[in-house]
Amino acid sequence: MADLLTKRADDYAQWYNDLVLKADLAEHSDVRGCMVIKPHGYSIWEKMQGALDRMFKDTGHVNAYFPLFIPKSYLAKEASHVEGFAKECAVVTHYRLKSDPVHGVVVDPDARLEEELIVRPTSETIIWNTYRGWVKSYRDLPLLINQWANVVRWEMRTRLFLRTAEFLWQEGHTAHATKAEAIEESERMLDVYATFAEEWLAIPVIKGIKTASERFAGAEETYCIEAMMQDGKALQAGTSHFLGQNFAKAFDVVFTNRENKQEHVWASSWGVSTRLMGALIMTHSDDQGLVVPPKLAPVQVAVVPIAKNAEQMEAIRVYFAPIMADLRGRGITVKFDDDDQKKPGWKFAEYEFKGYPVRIAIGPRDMENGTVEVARRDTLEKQVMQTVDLGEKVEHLLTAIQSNLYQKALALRERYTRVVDSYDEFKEAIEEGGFILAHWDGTAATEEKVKQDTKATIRCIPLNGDRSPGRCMVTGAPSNQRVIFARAY
RNA sequence: CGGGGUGUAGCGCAGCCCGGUUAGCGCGCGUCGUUCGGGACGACGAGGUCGGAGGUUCGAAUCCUCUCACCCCGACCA
Repeated sequence: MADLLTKRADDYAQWYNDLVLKADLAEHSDVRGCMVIKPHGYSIWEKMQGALDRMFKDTGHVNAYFPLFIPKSYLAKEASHVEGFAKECAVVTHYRLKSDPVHGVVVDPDARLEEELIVRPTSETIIWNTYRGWVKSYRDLPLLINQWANVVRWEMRTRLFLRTAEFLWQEGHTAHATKAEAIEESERMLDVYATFAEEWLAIPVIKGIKTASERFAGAEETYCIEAMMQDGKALQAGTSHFLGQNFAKAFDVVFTNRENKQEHVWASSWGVSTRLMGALIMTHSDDQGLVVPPKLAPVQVAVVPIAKNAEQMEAIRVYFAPIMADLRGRGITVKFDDDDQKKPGWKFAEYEFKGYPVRIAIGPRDMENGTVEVARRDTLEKQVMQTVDLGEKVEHLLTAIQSNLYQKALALRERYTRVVDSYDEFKEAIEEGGFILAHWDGTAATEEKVKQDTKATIRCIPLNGDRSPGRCMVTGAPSNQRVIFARAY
């Protein structure tokens, strides 16, 4: 059993691809680079959305929705922004088809758009163009808006969840009266992401600032949370940007301040995407299949009755009914799998593969003994438990699994984080993967040289890192603090 | 956009080099029966434009030309 899946040690990338497909999370569509997110995968995404949305609301944000299409001219209004996205935009040029005897339908050449439309790669431009009409006075600020949407970036090479041409995300776009407030907002949302990653995804993250070369096109400062996958590679799990007045200036968004003076507003934007699904999968899953933290599991407890016939099935249902009610009363999601077409062994393997956090098996022996068999997905341990107080025990078990997954991920990150001081040492260390803390002279040239030499990039300048100064490992020039180098997704 | 690879049943593959008549195998699927505490077994059965278009040939999954799609590795990117 379980040779359905490539082993992580044999081929990590292949393991990931196999897992996404075989655990029914997503599949490739007929459209190149675009995926179909299947119910099991989408259900996890919905849980993420739910938790994040509550956190956004709790920090004063509201949701809205802006158009999928952006007039081409808008994109051009902010110079570095257009430069950042121009190479990967899908463009709508026509608005009509006509039937054709040979090809079925063809684009109607008479239906060319006056101004071509860009399928949004991100929505700053259309949103700031709209905000112009909404902001007149400091009394209209701050504007704290989020949208859940799809965006399109025409990527050369795609991977399910990690990089697809179309993906789902949320993008927050806020407007503020002062620079300090906008920066505070960027930092607040970075904290929200970090909390979400650690408490829900059970992924430890490092909060940091991107270097100029990794910065969002159009931002003054880009903040990020960086996570480490099981193969030691880094994955950016969320970003938050302080946009300064760049978009306000480009779209002429001004307000009257308390001194009755006209001023451009200050902005932030922040987002996380379905890429988090990739992060979740690569952080916790194993050679037996998917592992999902209880807080995000579509169903937390799978109950497998072991029955020879319909009467036994019914007896088990009755036996388990009060426990089921207790579990549900505690807010635990439970599936009682009474499908008589599948054997128990098949179900065990299936629930394991799909990452159900807890599985409870009940057979005739259990009914005699007043027990059930409880298996936890994270450690694959099984134990027989008395049904007395089972609801409470399962509740604790789910909490324990959530916390164990986080601790395991944290332990892995710590094991693969190293401090180096010389470039030779660095080159050796980077081959083994993981995060490398090293001094950097702050120049793009050095960063680029390291990238050319080793394929590693600066993932971030950590916000909470060791601030002791030193000398750049490459040039020997003075450095304020160590930064994180890694190979990244 | 460069390099490599793959397209044959829902999925995974064999057959192709060396052309030959009803195109196979495993899994899955359907019916029936026996099973049911870690992916059960038997019997019977359904399911195919061999990616597409041209060509060579008496005859093409197989040979030739063109083409499309996808996957993997690089460059680019969340």
